[in-house]
Amino acid sequence: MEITAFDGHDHSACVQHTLATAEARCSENGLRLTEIRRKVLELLLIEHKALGAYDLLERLAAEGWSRQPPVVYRALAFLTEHGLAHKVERLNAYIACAHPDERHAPVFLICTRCDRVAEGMAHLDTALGDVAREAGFTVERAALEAVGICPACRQTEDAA
Amino acid sequence: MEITAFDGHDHSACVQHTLATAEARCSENGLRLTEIRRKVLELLLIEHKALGAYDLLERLAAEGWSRQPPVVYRALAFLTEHGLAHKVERLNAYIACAHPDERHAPVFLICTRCDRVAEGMAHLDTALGDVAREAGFTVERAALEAVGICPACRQTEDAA
DNA sequence: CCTGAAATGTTATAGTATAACGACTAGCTC
DNA sequence: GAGCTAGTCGTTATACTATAACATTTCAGG
Repeated sequence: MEITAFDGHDHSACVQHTLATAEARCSENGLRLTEIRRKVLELLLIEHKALGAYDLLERLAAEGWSRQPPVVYRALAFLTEHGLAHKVERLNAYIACAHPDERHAPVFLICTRCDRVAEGMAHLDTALGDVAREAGFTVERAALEAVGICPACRQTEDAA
Repeated sequence: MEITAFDGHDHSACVQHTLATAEARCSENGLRLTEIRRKVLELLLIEHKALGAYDLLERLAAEGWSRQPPVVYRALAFLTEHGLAHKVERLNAYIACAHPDERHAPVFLICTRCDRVAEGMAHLDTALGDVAREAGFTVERAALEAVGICPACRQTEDAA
């Protein structure tokens, strides 16, 4: 698995590629990636970090959309329902899915210094399987959120 | 590990025992389990499920406390900081810690039918270790939240 | 075209959480 | 025990997050 959020990488290509993938996925599955949904996904991809709903709303308003909350919440509902974005519960914020091609339970590494978020994929069957099985619980979806310090911030801190 | 939330068990004894443990822990560590903090913990233990902050506030008000949000949020901050309770991010709700004696990363099994929540402990070093190590990320705290169906609700559903 | 389902625009409101500040209290030191 | 200090509590106000509800428009399929 690649985790690119804390690395430098060719970002504009990464945005374009993911948007293209999302479009392909939607048309395959009869989903409509409407203008605003696409725009919200693009904003999330460009920022490459978790954004609050009202942050997104500001950016949409700056490009001529209405500033009403449902505008952005509906787009986010679509994107999260279809695995194109995730909500980072801990931050009340939303982030483009970094691995939209694969069914996975997201793992978020949330840096408390710079607020950047990296998304990995966990083998939750392993981590969760025993607990859930013992409880007789049927898991539908799961997410793991870890807070800590990303490599860049750690370096800065160690140097100080 | 025991997961009791979905089982019947001797609840009043479980409440008393956990409260006693919490008191011991606090006095060992020079923490002040004040009246309101103790009361909030007791309410969480008695309900044995995740409660919203404003639910708790209602119950406190019913027993004579002020109905101002900071009253309950401050108690919850204390309890969560010291490992006596957790926030279930997915529900914006709070629950007494089921394993206050052991350092652990909580695993919540959240039933979408009955809203009950069971807390287990995961070996997150295993689940998270590879992901975090690969990213160079230093984990401070982590929690896993899984939504699905608890055994009781599953039975009801299968029968139908 | 027509139609039904989905998506959008808009108003209003519900639900969750914290900032800020003054008053009080507990525990410490002298 | 007087005074100091850090922590706690009471209160007001406000910020932040999210959804209900309903009218209108758009779109794909018949």
